[in-house]
Amino acid sequence: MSSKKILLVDDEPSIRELLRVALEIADFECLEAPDIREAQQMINTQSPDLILLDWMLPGGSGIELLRSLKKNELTRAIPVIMLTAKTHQDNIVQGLEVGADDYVTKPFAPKELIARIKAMLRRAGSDEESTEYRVGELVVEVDSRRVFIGGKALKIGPTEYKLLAFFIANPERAYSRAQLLDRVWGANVYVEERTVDVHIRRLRKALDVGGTRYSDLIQTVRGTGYRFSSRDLTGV
Amino acid sequence: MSSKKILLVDDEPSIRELLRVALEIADFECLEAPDIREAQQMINTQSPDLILLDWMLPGGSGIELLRSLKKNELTRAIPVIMLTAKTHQDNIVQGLEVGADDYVTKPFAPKELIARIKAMLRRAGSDEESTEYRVGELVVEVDSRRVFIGGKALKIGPTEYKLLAFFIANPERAYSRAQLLDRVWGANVYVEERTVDVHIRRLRKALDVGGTRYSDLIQTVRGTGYRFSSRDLTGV
DNA sequence: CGCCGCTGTCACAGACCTGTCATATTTGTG
DNA sequence: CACAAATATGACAGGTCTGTGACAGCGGCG
Repeated sequence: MSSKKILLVDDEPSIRELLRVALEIADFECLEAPDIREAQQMINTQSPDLILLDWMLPGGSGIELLRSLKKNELTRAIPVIMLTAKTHQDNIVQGLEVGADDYVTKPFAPKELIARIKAMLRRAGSDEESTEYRVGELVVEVDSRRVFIGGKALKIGPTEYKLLAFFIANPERAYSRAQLLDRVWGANVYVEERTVDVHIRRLRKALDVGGTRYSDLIQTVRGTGYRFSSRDLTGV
Repeated sequence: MSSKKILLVDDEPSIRELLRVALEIADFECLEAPDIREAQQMINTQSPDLILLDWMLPGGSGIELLRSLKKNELTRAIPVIMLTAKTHQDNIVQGLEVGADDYVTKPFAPKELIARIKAMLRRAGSDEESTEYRVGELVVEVDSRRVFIGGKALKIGPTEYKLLAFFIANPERAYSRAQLLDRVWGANVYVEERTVDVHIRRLRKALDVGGTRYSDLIQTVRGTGYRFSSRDLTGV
């Protein structure tokens, strides 16, 4: 699960610090902005997945930012959680009216905030595609996260599944180990390149059930990396 | 679309009158209650599709009714729109926290209210059609909210029932814990993800009565979540 | 008020994965 | 054919993820 980007808009460095730590512990990527101008810029360039917006900001209250976000087609869908003092409940109502998706009153428990962020992201990111790839008897069902050969489900681990799913979606093309690490393992992972070999082997082994030779689909490209190809499925 | 039943809870006869007219023009069926007690009774006997709840009520503020509604399994799903005075915005926050789905401040335009009601119903009423699902001997009866295996009713808790009902209605597909929390527990719930595991276990246990192995329908998808599948029910 | 059924959390144990190494094999070259 | 480089394999120790049993809190109901 790739970590989500949270934009934190607050002018108090200490609060940002606190929140950043909490967010990072919860495995979110954290962007920060002390004022509206920088926030706007961050939003344009980084496209965060969710925004934590303090209500009391110098140089324009958060409501302005919120309003402009909700007015813009591109940014409207980004969930916004307001941070507000308990004593200014009017703001909450105002904020919700302008389009904030949720709010948290200060002081707040980091745990609660994290929970609400997760709940928010849960709702926002629930649109998925329904897909299924097939090569001969080999079927990769993305929805159910399963792989079949001849109707029989394969026993296959998470990494091997991701690897296969990537390959079958991007066939007939050689990928270097570095590219595979990047696209299958994800960015910012520090893993030995040779590890790819090992997972390739595991995937091949998984594809070799009962005489079928679907492991031949995974081809070694010497000096380069690997390739998934269904072209030469002739003389099996 | 058959006309929906709206329950109107307000102690002011004149306001009820006003609203009733507006609602009837919009082709809603209108139930009325002047206080909480009658409202509660109406809810039990008439099962309205939506509730308009005035905040200021004699004999108990609306928040009590709201809280008890949201606590009850049977009534939780009924959307509630609060009616509140502009000057008591604190109530709005409080109300939303307890579980109101929307609010309208007095004075309000009937037209706006109707629009919000429609929006609310649209969101709420998009589920539940089929009355019964079955997989082998396993039968989930949505109407009666019961589960049978081989004609014998299962003892199963509310959460486990909802979980099973969701799964059987959305089979052959892997769901993350977050997605399950969202679709089974509801959007505004902040619960640990691992709690899903515990309820999965309880559901599995409930499905294992007298030698049957229907718990196999609930499959673990390591690194992802869970899946309901009747596909590999071969060697049972 | 006390009993009971449900829930959400924990802590712990066990099952299952992963990333690396060291060691074979294979492939390409001169 | 011998050698060097690149890959395939088998084994492993350390982690991660899931399954479970236990438990305290909350309401509902006699």
